[in-house]
Amino acid sequence: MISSECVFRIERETMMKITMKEIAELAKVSQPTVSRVINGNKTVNEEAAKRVLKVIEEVGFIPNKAAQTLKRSRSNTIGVSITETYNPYFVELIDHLEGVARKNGFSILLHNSNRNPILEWENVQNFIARQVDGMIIIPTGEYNIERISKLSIPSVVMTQNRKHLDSVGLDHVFAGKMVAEKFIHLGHKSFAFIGTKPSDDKFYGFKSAIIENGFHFDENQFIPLEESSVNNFLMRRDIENYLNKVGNNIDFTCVFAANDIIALEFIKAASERGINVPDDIIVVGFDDTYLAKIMGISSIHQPIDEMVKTTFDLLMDRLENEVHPEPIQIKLKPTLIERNSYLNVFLTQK
Amino acid sequence: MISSECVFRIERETMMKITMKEIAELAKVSQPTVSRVINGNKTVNEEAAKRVLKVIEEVGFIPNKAAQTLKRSRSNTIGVSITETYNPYFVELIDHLEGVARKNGFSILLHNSNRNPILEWENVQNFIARQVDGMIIIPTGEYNIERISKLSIPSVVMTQNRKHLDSVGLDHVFAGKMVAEKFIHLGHKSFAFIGTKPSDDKFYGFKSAIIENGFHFDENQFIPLEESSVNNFLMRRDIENYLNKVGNNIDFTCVFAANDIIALEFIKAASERGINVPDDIIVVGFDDTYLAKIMGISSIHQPIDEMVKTTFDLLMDRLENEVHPEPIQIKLKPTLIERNSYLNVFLTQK
DNA sequence: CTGTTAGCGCATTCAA
DNA sequence: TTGAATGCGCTAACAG
Repeated sequence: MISSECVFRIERETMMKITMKEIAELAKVSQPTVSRVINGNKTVNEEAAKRVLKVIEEVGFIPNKAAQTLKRSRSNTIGVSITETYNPYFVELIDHLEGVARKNGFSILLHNSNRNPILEWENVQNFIARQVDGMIIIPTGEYNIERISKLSIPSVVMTQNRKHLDSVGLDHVFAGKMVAEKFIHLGHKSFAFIGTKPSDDKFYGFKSAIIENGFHFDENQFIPLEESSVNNFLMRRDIENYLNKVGNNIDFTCVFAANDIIALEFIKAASERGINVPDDIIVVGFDDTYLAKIMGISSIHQPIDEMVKTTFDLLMDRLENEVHPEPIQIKLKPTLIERNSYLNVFLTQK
Repeated sequence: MISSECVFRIERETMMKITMKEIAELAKVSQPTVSRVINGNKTVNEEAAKRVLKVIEEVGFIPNKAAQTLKRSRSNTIGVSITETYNPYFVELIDHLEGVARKNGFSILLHNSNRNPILEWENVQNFIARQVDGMIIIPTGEYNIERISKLSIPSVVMTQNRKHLDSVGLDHVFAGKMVAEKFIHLGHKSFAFIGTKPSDDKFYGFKSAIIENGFHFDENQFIPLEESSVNNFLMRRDIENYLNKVGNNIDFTCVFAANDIIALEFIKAASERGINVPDDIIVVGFDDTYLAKIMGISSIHQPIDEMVKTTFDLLMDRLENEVHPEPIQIKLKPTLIERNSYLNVFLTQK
C-alpha cells in the first residue's frame, strides 16, 4: 500500500510513462497477469485481480495502444479520407461516423484530401503506416480506387459508387429524375441546372427525365461553375457571368443546384436582379444541409444515418469475414424535402 | 531480382504484411541497414542503399508506425478534442490545423466531445493510450483542465484562455467592447445581446462598454438561448418566445449575437414580424463564418490562421523544450467585419 | 560502413 | 491459477 502510494505521488510529479510491469510489481503479480486482468481473462484469482485493479486505478494506468497494435496486428482504428469540409454535408457525415465508430470501440483517423488525388493517396499510405484495420474513402475521383482495391485492407467508398471497391452511394440519377419530375408535375416547362460538370449523375438523371417527358434541354440551360469557384465560395462570380451573358433572356422557371450553397448563391444573385424566388423561379438544392433548413430551401436529402451505418457495417463485415467476393455496391435512395423559402418572406413582406 | 519479382507477385495476391526483415533479405542486407536507409542515415553504402530503395519501391513497403512509436516513444500524432461541428468556425479551425500538422509531419487524431466533459475526458484517455505527443483542446468548460495540466503530455487549450494550461484564446471582452462601441458610434442608444449564458466574456465586454458610455442595459435586453437549442438549431424557438413576450415593446435598435447562426435566426424571426434589418435593427454576429459571408451579416472575425499557427507553435515548443514554466496565455485580437446585409436586398427590392 | 544484439510494452504461448 | 519465455516491427548502441 505504502509503496503504491509513493509511486502514485512520484507519478503526479514526474509522470514518467508507466507500464504493466510497474503495475505488476505494485500488485505483487506478474506482468502477464496484469494483462489478463485488463483483458477480462476470467482465469485470474479474484484477490489478485482486485489488487491489480486498485493499483491501475490509483496510478491511472492506460495501456499503450502502440504496443497492443504491434502485438495484435489490429489497431481498432479506421482511416477516413474526405474530400472537403466546406460542405456541411460531409461534416455531418464524419460526425455520425465518429459516433458509430466510437460505439463500436473504434477510433477514426481523419485525413482531408482537399479533392486532390495525390493527397488522397498520401492519406491512404498514412493509414497503412498507422495500421488501420479498414478505410472509408470519400473519393476524389477514379484515380486511386483500383490501387486501393488491391491493398488487402478492407475499404469502402462512401457517398459514391465505384466498380472496383465496396461502395455505399446515393442514387444520384434517381435524385435528378425526382427533381425533374417534381418540376414537371408543378407545371414547369423550361429548366436549368447549376453545377460543375455535365458528367454529374444527378444532372444526367435530371436531363434525361426532362427529355423523356417531351421537354427541351439545351446546353445553355446548364449553368457552369468552376471547381475552384465552388471550393472558394466564389460560385457567385460564375453565376453573375452567366446571368450577364443571357441578360433578360432567362427562359427557365426552375433550377436544380448541385448543392445547397450553390442554390443559395443563385437565389441571392437572382433576387438582386429582381427575379423573385420562388414566384418567378423555384430552386432545389442538394444535400439538405442546415443551410437549406435555415434558409428554407427545398433540397435533396441524403440519408446520412443510413449511409454511415451501412458503410460501417459493410466494413465490419469485411473485417470479420476474410472471404472477398465481388465488390458490393449499395445505392441509397434520396428524398426531396420541400420547403417554403424563407427568402420569400423577406421578399414579399413589404 | 527474380526473387523480388516473385515476392512482389505474391504480395499483390495474398498481401501478407511485409516488414523490414523481408526487405533486408531481398536486398541482401541486414534489417538495421534497411532502417538506416529509410531514416536517411548517411552511413550506408550507396550501392546497398540503392538496392534497398529499389526493393522498397517494388513491394510498396511502408514502415509500421506502431512499431516506430513503441520504439521511439513518439507517435508524431497530436490529439485534438473539439466540442462541436455544428459551427463552421470549428470546422475551419480543424481544417487549418490538419494542414499545419501535415506540413510538419504530424497527424491529427480528432475526437468530438459534443460539449460533454465526460466524453472530453474519454478523448484525452484515448489520446494517451494512442501515445499522442501533444494535445490541443477546445474545452467543454473548466471540468478537465486541471487534470489535463497534470498529465505531463504537452497540451494547449485553443479558442479560450485557461489558467492552468497553455492557451491561445480570443479577447472576447475586447470583441464585445468593440461591437458596443461600434453601435454607440453609429448613434444607437438601446442595445441587446443574444446568447446562452450571461457569463460569456463577450457579453461582459459588450455590457461594460455600454454602461461605461453612460447607456442603460437591463436584464430583458439579454435574449436568452438554451444550450440545447443552439446545438440543435432550435434557437429560433427561443427567439420567438422572447419576441412573443415583449410583443411590440422592442426598444433596442441593435443586437449582438453570440454566433453567426444565431444572428441569422434572429434576422429571420425579426423580418417575419416586419422588423427590417438593417433599417430598424442592425445585427452583428460572431465567428465570421461563411454563413456570415454568404448572407452578408456583419460579424466578429477570429484570426483562424494566426490562432492555429500560434497554438501549433506553442505545442511544438513545449514538445521540444522540457522545461515547463508557468502556463502561457495568449489572447488574440478579433476584428469587426462590416457588411451590408444581403437580406436587406431581399427585403427592399419590391 | 554494416551486422549483431537488445529492448520498447504488450498478449500469448507453454509449463508448472 | 500463474509466471517465464517469446516475439510483434522497429531503432539504437555497439562491435567490428
